[in-house]
Amino acid sequence: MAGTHTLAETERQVNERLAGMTIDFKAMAVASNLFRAATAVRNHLERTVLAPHDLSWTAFVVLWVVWIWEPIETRQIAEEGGFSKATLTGVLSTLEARKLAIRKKSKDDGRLVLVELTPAGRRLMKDLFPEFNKQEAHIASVLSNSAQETSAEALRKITKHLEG
Amino acid sequence: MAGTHTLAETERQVNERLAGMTIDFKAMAVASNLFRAATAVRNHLERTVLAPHDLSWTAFVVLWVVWIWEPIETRQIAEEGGFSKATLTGVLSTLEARKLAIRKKSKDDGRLVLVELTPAGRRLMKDLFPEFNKQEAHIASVLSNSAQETSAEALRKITKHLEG
DNA sequence: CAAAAATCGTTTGGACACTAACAATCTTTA
DNA sequence: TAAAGATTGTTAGTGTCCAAACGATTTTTG
Repeated sequence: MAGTHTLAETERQVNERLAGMTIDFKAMAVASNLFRAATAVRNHLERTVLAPHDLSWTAFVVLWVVWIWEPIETRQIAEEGGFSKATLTGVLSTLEARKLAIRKKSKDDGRLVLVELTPAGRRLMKDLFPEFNKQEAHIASVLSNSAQETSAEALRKITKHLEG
Repeated sequence: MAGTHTLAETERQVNERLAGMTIDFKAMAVASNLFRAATAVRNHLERTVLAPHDLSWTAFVVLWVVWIWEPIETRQIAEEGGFSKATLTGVLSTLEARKLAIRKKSKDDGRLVLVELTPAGRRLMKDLFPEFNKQEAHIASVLSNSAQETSAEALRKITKHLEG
């Protein structure tokens, strides 16, 4: 929502449409700014860091999770990354075709598939993640150090509240 | 990213992978919590408010923008809603088929299309938006009143910084 | 005033991600 | 220990969204 109207304009207009009804504008601002910021940040990271390496957002998340926790079971990747098993299957096949990751059957449990990065995948992440984090730092730099902590904590609270 | 690992565990593990490199964990926490919160909030609103009315997220945003600003040009809807013109075309056709919105050709400029809600569309939004805002309030209620303002402002800063 | 450029909404083709159904494998139950 | 149930990753089918190309219209330019 990269709107052209200011929040104040929107508020006035909303009030006109909802004459008499009570609206929590503070909560509305939290939600609306949350979505705008998330979209803007994701677009920025995709454009500056991921696109040059021809990686989709989800592909990067998979690489990241595997890089940190390898060898890791596919179901754990999906949970950690926040997407479905079905989505993971496709992304993983792509990464395997690009020789950045490999599947291995578990010896203990024939249903499970373990995933590791290839040496090339590890090299990529060792370059890519510092770049990624550099942009994260650039983004967060508009906030003071303590504001960064406060914001992260507030967002964490919201997530925890909704996910139990 | 609804991970099963704590942030501290991830930090330790990341440090192992990046021995010697400097990582801004504070910025990383801001970004990561931002995405988790946005996803969680959107999922919650879709499930509790939108799904019962068989509306997609984008369809709701379109209804909302048109409701506030009607009559409004399609290009403005797309910009205000933060999605492409192509996406809007499809969603708008769906909404028109459901008789919630209508397209009208501009008299001043033959290229432009103006959009309005039907009476049924307005009735729907008058019910739907208070429901939606009620859930927004529920979500924001984990934060104090001043924390809501602080968070909204921090998120707004981030967006503005990235979008210029 | 005509031709070139710009801008509009739509169409097309493709990427991505989800749910539901499935076969393979392991665990529980009786 | 054999049958029923649960769990795994994959496949099939669907919906959503976007960038690029396109016809239609308006604006600008020479």
